This record gives sequence, structure tokens and C-alpha cells, in this order.
Amino acid sequence: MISTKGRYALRVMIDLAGQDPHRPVPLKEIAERQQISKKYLEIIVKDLVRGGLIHGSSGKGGGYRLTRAPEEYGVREILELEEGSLAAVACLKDDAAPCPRQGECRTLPLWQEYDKLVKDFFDSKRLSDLLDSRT
Amino acid sequence: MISTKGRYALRVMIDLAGQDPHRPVPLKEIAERQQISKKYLEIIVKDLVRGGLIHGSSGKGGGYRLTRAPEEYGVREILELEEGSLAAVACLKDDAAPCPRQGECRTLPLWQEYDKLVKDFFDSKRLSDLLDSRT
DNA sequence: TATTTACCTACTATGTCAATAGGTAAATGA
DNA sequence: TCATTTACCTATTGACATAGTAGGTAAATA
Repeated sequence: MISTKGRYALRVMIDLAGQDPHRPVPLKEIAERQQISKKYLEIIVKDLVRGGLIHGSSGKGGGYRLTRAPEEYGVREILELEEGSLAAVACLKDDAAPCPRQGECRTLPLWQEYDKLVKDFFDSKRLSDLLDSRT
Repeated sequence: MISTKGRYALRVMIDLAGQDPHRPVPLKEIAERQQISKKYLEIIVKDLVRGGLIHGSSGKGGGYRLTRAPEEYGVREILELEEGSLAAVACLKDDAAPCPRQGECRTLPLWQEYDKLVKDFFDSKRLSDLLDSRT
């Protein structure tokens, strides 16, 4: 399951994409609009900053802004930044120990096919696809 | 992520499908072949029995057997029996409280599309697709 | 009737999730 | 210059899920 971190990260990104790209948006504002605890969002935006997906500026008049145009963000990279990995099963995670049953495993092809399905899906979805289309 | 329960359940079903359908297969045997703790497997086969996917018979000469032909099992129903639900996000679980943000949520369509993708995938995969094709 | 098998309830250690608490550092506007 | 606003940092917590274990009882058979 996609955790709150991943889902909230997506909402933060969508929120930022809906604001004037030249005005830094304070986290307080995002938290209020999205009805999410500001304290908790701090953890999430920290990851987004470290991943280079957004930029933060301190002090009065500071806040966050996107570093690219919304079309340039894939949903997958946003989710993976928070979830660590979208791998369906433990043995397909990047840091997984090599499985001793690999050669004989009858389920591995299933998980590999599923893994590709999921990753391709979230790669194909762009941040811009999630923006409000009304007016 | 798919947990060990779901993955082990699938391996139990595959194991049973590879055995003589008229001979009840003792759990001890499955545990040894699959290299999984018999004690832990007890929990899993209990669910499979309750779900009607396999049948158990007690006593000497007892064991487990499939209740249908391998083509008649969808991978989804096996996994859902152990995982509870394959829902991608909390708000799409069957027992989820109605989300107050539903009408305005910009991510809901994404999760719905993803949910359908996953469920359709595991519906389309049959137990028979996972059996060893060699010889 | 001893043995083998399924089936049952309870317990536990570990880790992850979803936050909260309580700060420091940086930038700005008055 | 200095109070205010903002980002940024480390640590802690309660609740829950995961991945098992422990120690039995009931049923069937050879």
C-alpha cells in the first residue's frame, strides 16, 4: 500500500503546481489548504528538497517552489522518494539479498511482470496530469 | 508490498498443483519442499481452507488437496485471502470510512486507475500459469 | 491404540507508520 | 538592528502490522 507519506508528497506537489511559480509558498499555507499537520509535512518536504524536486528558501517571504515544470515530474519519482521503493516483493528491492531460490522460483516471473507494470504506470503519469482541469 | 503470507500461500498452491491430485499432501512435506516453517504455514493453510481454496483431511494418510483445477484459481483471490485486500491506498479499502475530501481530491482518479490495473492483472493470472512448464 | 495428521488459541519480538516535541539557522521587513 | 517569519534539524512516541513460535486438542487410520 502507498503510505500517507507518498500520498501527501503528491498532494504537496500538486498544491505547489497550482500556485504562482515565482512566489515561494510557505509550508503553513500548504498545510492549511491540504488539511495536513504542518509538523508531519516538514518530514515530507525535507525529502522532496533533498531529492531536488522542490527548493526551499528561509526567512520572511520564504517558502517552497517547484524546480521544474509540472510536465517534467513523473509520479513514480515522487512516490519512490517517500516510499523508498515501489517494489512489490522484498526480493525485488534494490538492496535485497540475492535469493537462493531464484533459479527454481515459480513466482519470480509473476512478481517481475507485476513490478514492471506498476513502475511503467507511475512513470507514465506526470504531475501535470493531476492538476485541476476546471477553468 | 505483498507480504510473506501472500507469497507463501501462492507457493503452497503451486506446490499442491504439482502433486497427485488424489493424494492428500501433508503440510510437513510442503514445508520441507518449500523450505518454509511448518508452524507458520499452518496459519496460511488455515486461511486457504476457510476460503474453500483447499481441503484438509486429518489423521494418518491425511493432508491437503486443491478443491478445483489449477486453471480455476485466479492469483488475485489467493493473494486477497492472505493480504485482506490489494487496495493501493487506505481510502479504497472496502471497510474504509468515506473520505471527506472525495469531491475535490486530485489524486483519487489516479488511485482508482491504479487499483483497477492491479486487480485486473492478478485476476488475469491463473494458478496454472505459474506451474513448471519443463517436461 | 499408537501414530500421524489437521486444527486451535495464545504469545512475542521486531519493525514500520504516522505523527509530535522542541528546538536552531537563515533571511527579511520595519 | 532586531523581532518576526520561515526553513531545517534531531529525537521521541503510541499504535499497529509482520513474521514468526509455543503448546496444545481433535480426528482419522494402519
